[in-house]
Amino acid sequence: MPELPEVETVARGLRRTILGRRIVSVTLGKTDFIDDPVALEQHLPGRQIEAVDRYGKFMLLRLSAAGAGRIPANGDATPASLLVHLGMTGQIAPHAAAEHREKHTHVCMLLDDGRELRYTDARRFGRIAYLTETPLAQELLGLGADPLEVSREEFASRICGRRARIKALLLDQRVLRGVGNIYADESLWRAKVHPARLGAQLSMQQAGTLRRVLQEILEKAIVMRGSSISDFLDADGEPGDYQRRHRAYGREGKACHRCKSVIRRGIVAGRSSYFCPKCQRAPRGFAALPLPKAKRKRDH
DNA sequence: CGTTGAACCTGTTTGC
DNA sequence: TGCAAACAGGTTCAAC
Repeated sequence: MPELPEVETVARGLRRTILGRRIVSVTLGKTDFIDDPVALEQHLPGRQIEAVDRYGKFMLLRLSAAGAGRIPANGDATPASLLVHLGMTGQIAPHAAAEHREKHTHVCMLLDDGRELRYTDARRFGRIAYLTETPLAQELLGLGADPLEVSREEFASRICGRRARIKALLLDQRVLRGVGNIYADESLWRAKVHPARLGAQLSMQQAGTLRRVLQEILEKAIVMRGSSISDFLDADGEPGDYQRRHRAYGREGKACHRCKSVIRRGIVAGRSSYFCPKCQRAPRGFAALPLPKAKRKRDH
């Protein structure tokens, strides 16, 4: 599910619903996506969720120092965070304790109001880690600029000097934090830049446009609560609406909204990439995939 | 500094 | 209809 707008949507939902709650106990299922499962069982109970932050595609549940009146037996006297990455299929939301536990629910945190904060992830590409301040800072240090905040100058400097393909740069979390396959393709379509162009091939003008449309798209997508392609639901179980605005992503074989050419697909940076062959001129030698035989299905 | 392909998993869609 | 292959919004790592 989750790129910046979807993660922001989930974070806002959690802010509304679980802020200030204290974690009573933790139950784990499969743990191969958790850095240190024992640390969760050991350090979460008794702590209060004081804030929910988003950093790129990561969510940070900020935890109080260990509960009032407790003896900090194990380093819990210091604040810490639960780092959550949703991977491809992760979902996190509060549920009534009596509610049936969805298949693939691997972390269950009982809250002090009787509800359970549950993390569900069929593919387990997500990640959960309990981190104190120093390791957390270390973790976040590797991430690039916030695409919503980055200045025109910094954006250009991170893109224009590079010989990697622009699509690879947009997806690289060390360059920009939070952009994934959907919003990369959408912003490139809007900026009329082919995904296989090299960063260094972009003019300052194009880089400026790309930054601007990326910000507009991400902001609009947040307002619309993200894109629900197959199963993304926010913390209230509501799907997002931004998929109806997609102009490139997932539209192979359909008409470009600007020029009516047929949207094509190719592999760039190892990912399916959708583009208009006319609006987004390909670099020499780039081969789009042949169009699959006409499929049914409505425009989306 | 780059790219590609495979790997990590499970579920759903597509193709013959 | 049915089964196998392809594909999925993410990240990482080895090999070149």
